[in-house]
Amino acid sequence: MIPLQVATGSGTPIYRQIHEQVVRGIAAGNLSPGEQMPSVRVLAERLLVNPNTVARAYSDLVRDGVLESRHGRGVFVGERRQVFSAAERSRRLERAIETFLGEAALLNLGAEQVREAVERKLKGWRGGR
Amino acid sequence: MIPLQVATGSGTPIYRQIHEQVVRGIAAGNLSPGEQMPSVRVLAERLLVNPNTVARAYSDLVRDGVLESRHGRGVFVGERRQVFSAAERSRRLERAIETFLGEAALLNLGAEQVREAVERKLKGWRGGR
Amino acid sequence: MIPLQVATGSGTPIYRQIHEQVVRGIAAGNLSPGEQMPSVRVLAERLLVNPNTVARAYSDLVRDGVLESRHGRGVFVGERRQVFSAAERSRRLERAIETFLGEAALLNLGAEQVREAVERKLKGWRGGR
Amino acid sequence: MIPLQVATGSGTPIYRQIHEQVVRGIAAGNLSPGEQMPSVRVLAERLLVNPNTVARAYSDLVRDGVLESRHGRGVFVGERRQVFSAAERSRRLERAIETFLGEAALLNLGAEQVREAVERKLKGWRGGR
DNA sequence: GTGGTCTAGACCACA
DNA sequence: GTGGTCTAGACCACA
Repeated sequence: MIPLQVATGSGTPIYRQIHEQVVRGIAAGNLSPGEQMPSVRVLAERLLVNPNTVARAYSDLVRDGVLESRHGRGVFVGERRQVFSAAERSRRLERAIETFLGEAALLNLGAEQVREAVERKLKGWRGGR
Repeated sequence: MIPLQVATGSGTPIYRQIHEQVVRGIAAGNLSPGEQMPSVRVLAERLLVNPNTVARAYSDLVRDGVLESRHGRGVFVGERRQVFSAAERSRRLERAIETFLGEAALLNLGAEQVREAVERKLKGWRGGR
Repeated sequence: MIPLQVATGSGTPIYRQIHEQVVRGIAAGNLSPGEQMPSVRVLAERLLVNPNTVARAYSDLVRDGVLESRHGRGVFVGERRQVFSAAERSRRLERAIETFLGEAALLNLGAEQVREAVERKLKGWRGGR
Repeated sequence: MIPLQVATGSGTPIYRQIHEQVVRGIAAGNLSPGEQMPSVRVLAERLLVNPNTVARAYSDLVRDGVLESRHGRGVFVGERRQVFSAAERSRRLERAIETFLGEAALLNLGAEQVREAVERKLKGWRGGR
């Protein structure tokens, strides 16, 4: 079980906020493989968003190998699985770091401050879902 | 003067690429406070992009206090100053790290791999202006 | 340029028909890397389907590394790229073959007939886009 | 009598797994023409699935001429006969191959790899009934 | 003009 | 009841 929440008008699309939170929920150990997710309709009601938006997030998560959908039964947390090739992973990682460091530069941070901030967040981090 | 360039199809919107490069140009000393920026039209031609796109970047930079617009005269590099409040800075940093680590989790990366990748990128990185 | 067409009520969702035809169009050499795709609205009109449906197909193709979207400019055929891990590829291939052979069994075909039919289709096949 | 089993979460709908296994059971001689099938309720209990699901599979099998329903008596294995017309068979085969090769193209596989994979699966394959 | 997101609402497929 | 697809239509982001 995971306390999902969504901020409308935050710039990040709602369906991606859901996506991100599910991934992080798993990384943090709040969601375990095999666990059932709230149904599309239930989550939509809870978050006060349109069911289509939740369905979109779920369907993306299924494509990314994070969730599994069993028609008529529900959506479940999947087993860990390596979906992307090494090349694709490094490509996406590069892009993510660049975006991150771009923001850090904008915030006027130095390398040492970036290190510290990352280190702080990495404590308790269970990546490699 | 700064040799701006733009990569179409890089995923990052062009107006934000311009934004970032101006910020970094100032940090690197290639652009000095008080210096005049090329006009929207000139820069658009040089970069082979739509003038609207340059205008958007400039207007964001003015809003962020990085550039200053003097009516009828042109756009100039502003005096260095801290743009964001401390609270705002830490809020944005948090969000940036979380987005970044979310992608890392999706890619099944462990903490050590994240550290290494960040470290690699930080070498030679010119942080905040 | 590729003569896409869509059969409503064929059992296969429209957005996946589009997806499949684009992939095959590339495999067949009718679509080349860098080439611009018809815009979402134009294709929707041509196929007499809702723009959302085309957008869904395009967005899936982008996620699969087949197309690239440049905001405000259009959608383009991407460079070949290995998106999925070896494990994921064999997983998906297994599933695809099983589905295929299941249908063949239903049609009362023997192994030799399957071989012949596949062989016939493989002539002129430029897989490995 | 046939040892049916069902894999939830395999992607293939349960009612079609049942459908396929009955067809294969007849092909393999584990089910003989005239033989009585377990009732919907009994089979549903044995497979731990919803009775609706079994009913759906049976009704499709009856429609395809594989099973015969005798009111008040039960469901029986039909006499072997060719269900699909030649045209229908070749149409369905075409579509099945195209779907299969479409996935192979997406996975960047060449003709040789496709051949090998099909060959591997064909070993020990029991084709049409 | 081009793509992206979201909603409301209908209808289907599956269990 | 659960997920999946599609439409109509609005509005935003980007060039």
